[in-house]
Amino acid sequence: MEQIIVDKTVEAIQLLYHHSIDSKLVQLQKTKKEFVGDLTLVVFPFLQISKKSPEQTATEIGNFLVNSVEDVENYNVVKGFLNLTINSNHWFSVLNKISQDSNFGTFSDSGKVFMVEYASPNTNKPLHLGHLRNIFLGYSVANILKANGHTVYKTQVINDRGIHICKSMLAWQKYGNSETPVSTEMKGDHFVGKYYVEFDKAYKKEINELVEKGMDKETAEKEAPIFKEAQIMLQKWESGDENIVSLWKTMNSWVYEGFDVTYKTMGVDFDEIYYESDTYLLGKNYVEQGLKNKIFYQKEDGSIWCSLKDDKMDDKLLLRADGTSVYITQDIGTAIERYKKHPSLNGLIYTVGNEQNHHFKVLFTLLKKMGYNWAEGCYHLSYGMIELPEGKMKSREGTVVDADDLMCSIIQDAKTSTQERGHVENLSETEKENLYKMIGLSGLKYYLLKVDPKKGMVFDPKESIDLNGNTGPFIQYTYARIQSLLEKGKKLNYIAKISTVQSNEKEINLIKLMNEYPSVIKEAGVNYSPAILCNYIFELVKEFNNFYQTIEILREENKSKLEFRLALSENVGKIIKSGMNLMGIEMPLKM
RNA sequence: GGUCCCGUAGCUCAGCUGGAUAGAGCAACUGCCUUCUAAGCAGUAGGUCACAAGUUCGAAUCUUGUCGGGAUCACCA
Repeated sequence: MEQIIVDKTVEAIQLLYHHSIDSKLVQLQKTKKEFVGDLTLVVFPFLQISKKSPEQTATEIGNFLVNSVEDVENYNVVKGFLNLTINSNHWFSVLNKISQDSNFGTFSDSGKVFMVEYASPNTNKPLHLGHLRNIFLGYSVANILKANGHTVYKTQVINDRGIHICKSMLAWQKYGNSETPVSTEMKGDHFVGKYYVEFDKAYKKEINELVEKGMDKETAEKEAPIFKEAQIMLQKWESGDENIVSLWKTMNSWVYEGFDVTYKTMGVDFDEIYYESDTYLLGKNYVEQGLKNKIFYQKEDGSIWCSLKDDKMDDKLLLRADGTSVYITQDIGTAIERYKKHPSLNGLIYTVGNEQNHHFKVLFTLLKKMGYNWAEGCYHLSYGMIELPEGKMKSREGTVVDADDLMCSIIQDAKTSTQERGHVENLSETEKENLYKMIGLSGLKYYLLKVDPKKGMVFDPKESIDLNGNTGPFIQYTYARIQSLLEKGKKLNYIAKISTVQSNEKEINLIKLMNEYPSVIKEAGVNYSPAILCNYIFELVKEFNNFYQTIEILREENKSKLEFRLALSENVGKIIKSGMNLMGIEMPLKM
């Protein structure tokens, strides 16, 4: 429809003012609520061509469109705005098309392939609130890309080696008394995290003791015996020491068991998992190759660098003087590895916090310098940090909001408020538990996804997440109402059916909104932004609630109207569910 | 200091490829359940869109500068 009007407007300008214009000049937008009409054409850009007043130009174009486009029924002019009214038959046929398309909103195979990396946990402690935002965001973006017709590989990188895990290992060796997650009845990741904290306590104590003996703090941090021990452990791990490797495997396996539980509660999954222990040596060869090709340079001490002067950044170290790699060396290696494994990849998306903006800018620049054209397709999906009211989360100060605890408490909140309302008494216990989980998680996920990813956000753990207003449960509630309507309709032997009926404005508004769904999916995909989808669904749901509360549906006397409204509701429900599912949020039949 | 991001109602956020009188939610206040689920709906109140210039018929939106907040520029990961 929009395209037809744009084309016809170009034609109108040609005929009326003998001027051919680019269709990009034609600005067609939704008519604002306070004016009459469906679509609005902004005529200001044509004034120079028409050499007439805005009103007159708009009137002339309006006349032309009404006469030449069948579904343009009427128009009115306000200043330079030409408001067009579209025939309601057109909207009926739109609804009809939506109702017949079981995958409405999703696009057919684009032939493009993307990889989305959306988790990169360390194995020395449990997941926290920051991980939740990261993972929900990446998971949702992966789904949105799929809906856009792309093939998507979801992947995570596990930072399973390094000094951090050695710290946990060492503390466990020293103070663990051979206890295990089973013997202590602790979740594995929390268990290992406990020893990370133990290490830190002991480490701090040693530092203080050294400082008291007169050592300056910086030296003390390097000289503390337990720290040195951890470093020795890391060296042993790197040389393949059997005992250390075996301990490492055991402790990591505890962590993975814990992560699996958390991921399951979160409702996310991965197609591929990369372990840093497998990949941390990759990249060295490529750097050495780059040195030969004179893309990089070597300093006198033997360290290898890349000059980024042309890109207005400081030079970047790629290999230390002793030949060991730094973080970015690994990232170069893994990126190349991924493209080798999936040569058809069109894009590689890293869902990582904005504190690493610079890192990824450097990484992509390096890859381009090394001649990998696919680096153009690499994208850093950067998201803002979550802060507490008192500032950043600090693991050392114990202010980190734990992912498991948070999910547990919001599910508990959902349980309390669901029970207060008492709509679900006749569900079984399992169904109820499921429902509480569904509601609680929708509150959390929606809360984290509705904000533009790149913006930071403040989270107050003392205030429970709201379940009214612009929230996941509000949307679920609307969905449940629709399902209840449909079920009652069925019992009364009505079927959802679209026919040409006398329609009202609210019904047409709903169809217009539904019609936008595919373009919203597209926009959310292009911008990697579930927030765009959230806003759209919220708008749709608000519009539906307004309709629901003011228009009679099952009480309508005219059967065709009643069945039309059922069909309308059913399709609104379909879109709500589809959109929310893309964000990993499930919809209940009752709540 | 260099680079990047952000600043919209008391709070949390939309709107930003320039378009009509800047919108939601929360909190506050007023109505609405003998009628399809009140986790709802309708309404009232709340704004120098950080500030200042510039471009334009038109700026919250684009440019520049100022102020305020954050991130980063590690032989940490």
